[in-house]
Amino acid sequence: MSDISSEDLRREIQAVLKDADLATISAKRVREQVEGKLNCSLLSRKKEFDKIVMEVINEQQDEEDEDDDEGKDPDADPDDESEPSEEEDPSSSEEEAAKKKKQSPKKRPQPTKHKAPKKKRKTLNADDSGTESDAGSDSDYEVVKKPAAKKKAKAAGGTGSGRKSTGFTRAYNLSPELSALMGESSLPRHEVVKKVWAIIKERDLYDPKNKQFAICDDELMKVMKIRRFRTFGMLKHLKPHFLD
DNA sequence: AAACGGGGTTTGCGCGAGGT
DNA sequence: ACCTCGCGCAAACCCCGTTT
Repeated sequence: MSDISSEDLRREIQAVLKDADLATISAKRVREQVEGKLNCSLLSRKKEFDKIVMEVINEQQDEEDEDDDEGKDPDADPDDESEPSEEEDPSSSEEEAAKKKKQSPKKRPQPTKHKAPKKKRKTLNADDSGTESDAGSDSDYEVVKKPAAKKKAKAAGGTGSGRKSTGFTRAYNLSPELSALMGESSLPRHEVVKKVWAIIKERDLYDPKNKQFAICDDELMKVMKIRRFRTFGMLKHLKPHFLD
């Protein structure tokens, strides 16, 4: 069917999204527009298409966010949404480290370092399989497989008799700011998230332009240190308040 | 219209693979 | 054969978009 390359698709999508209102546009509409332009059906490549759309949107939103925060927030959140992996070690040339790593990966006791790569891997994987699609349906299959497995496990949930509870549910001591907000001095992470969600709802702190974002009131601002944040990623901002 | 899945973030554990 | 490293998956939160 469509002999259009992913790159061409991306280009078209970028063109469409460039003029579109991200708050109202949907992947479906984008697809329809691109289909109109290219005069062919992209239904069979829907997944791939959606993925590219999401990527392009994310790119654009990231740019917007950066502008936004820079503009509004003088002490703008250093890491913000844009770059999770800017943790470069300034002291050691990365090249060298990489080389060493390749040669003798063992003797480098820097456990904290894999955090970023780890995450990156994860996202890359998803992107990977989606964008690549070179291997054909095979890789596609894998992509589907993973979430499915995840869901399956999720559904099976606690039934797993031998399932250990990991660090997810353990209670953390909270920083003074956060404990003031929560009314508790120690809570598990998910409880904190739950309460923050409750606060957002209760005080109606949703960003009217995009409900995936919340705008902090003064109290919340003390904790989040940022005026507007993406609610899905709130843990990133809460992290410093978990003192262990 | 209702239901479902994806999305992002966190830390810790377990397993597999590779090197010595 | 043992040790170390790296990667993937686990639970929890809820909104939004897509599909049926």
